[in-house]
Amino acid sequence: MEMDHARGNSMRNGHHHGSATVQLQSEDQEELEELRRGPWTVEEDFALINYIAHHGEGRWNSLARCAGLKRTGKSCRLRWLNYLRPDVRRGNITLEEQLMILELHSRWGNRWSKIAQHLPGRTDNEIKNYWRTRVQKHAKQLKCDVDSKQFKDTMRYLWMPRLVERIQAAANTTTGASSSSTTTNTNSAINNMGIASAGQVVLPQANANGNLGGVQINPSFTSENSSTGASSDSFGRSQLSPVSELTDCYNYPAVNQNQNQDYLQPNYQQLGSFTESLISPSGYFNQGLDFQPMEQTNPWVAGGDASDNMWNVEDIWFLQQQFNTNI
DNA sequence: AAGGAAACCAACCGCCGTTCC
DNA sequence: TGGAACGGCGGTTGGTTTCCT
Repeated sequence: MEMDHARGNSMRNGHHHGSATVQLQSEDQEELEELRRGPWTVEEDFALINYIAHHGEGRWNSLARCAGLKRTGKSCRLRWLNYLRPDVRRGNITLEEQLMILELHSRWGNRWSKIAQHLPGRTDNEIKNYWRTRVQKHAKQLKCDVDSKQFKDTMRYLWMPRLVERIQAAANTTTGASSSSTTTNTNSAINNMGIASAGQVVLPQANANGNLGGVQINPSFTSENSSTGASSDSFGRSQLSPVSELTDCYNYPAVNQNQNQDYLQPNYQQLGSFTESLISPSGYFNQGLDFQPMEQTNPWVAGGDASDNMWNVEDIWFLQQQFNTNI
């Protein structure tokens, strides 16, 4: 556990620490304060949870001191917000959440915190990591910049409609052919977002307030929506899932208890302007691009791991041709 | 089976706006 | 009122895990 995790400027500036603690001189040099760095221990987690449970959140620097944590206030805040608070949601990003992220990112760019506000239980850090590892990976595969118009168009007119198809397929698979409430709600929401199926665009059904119905979807039908239980952290020690075990076994005050309801029902109201932007772009992908034949053998729709199979070989080849001719 | 590459993600950083004293 | 402290944000790092050859 006592590993060197000094990074960033400390590393760049040549500072090196042989352990997870760092010696900092106080302003008046009367005492040296040891500050821990690196991964949090279970004991530290409990100390932080325990303190906040009794005293609430406050000024993080003083909180860290009062809780007996040899951590910076920033570190405590980050740990709490990203992992320990009871309403943080763990587990894979669901298809609906992926769709939400893509849409909101297309609207706001790297405003991770703002995007996270629309994904209850998800942290900006998690969304940021998702974007970097999943989305940027595909831009890399296509040999184009993630900020390029081509890639953005690809997301909007290929990736996102396919996500919708998979959402619908998953809903249908889970619920059977019957028109269960989940299926109905999902399709309604998707239609209200302006996506009928891959490659198709439907008109929005905005209400008088300009919202698109505000239909809520229960994403829990996807197999990916699994909450992680006990697992190993990246340093080999057994790690308690901050939510499923660590926080569950702790007797929290009533605060936040009812928020679990929220993140089971992402609200797509905010996607009101999604539809108009789905109107055909400059025509990159309308040139004889017929989704249907592809879908028949596309595991992306058939139910594999959506997050890693956004494109099949044909897609990538086709898109690369498009990029080469448009660059 | 082993080694390398890629992916994942927790935790750090600096910057900057806000709040406090 | 101005400097210090704090909080929030986006960017980055690097250790571990998983995948691929």
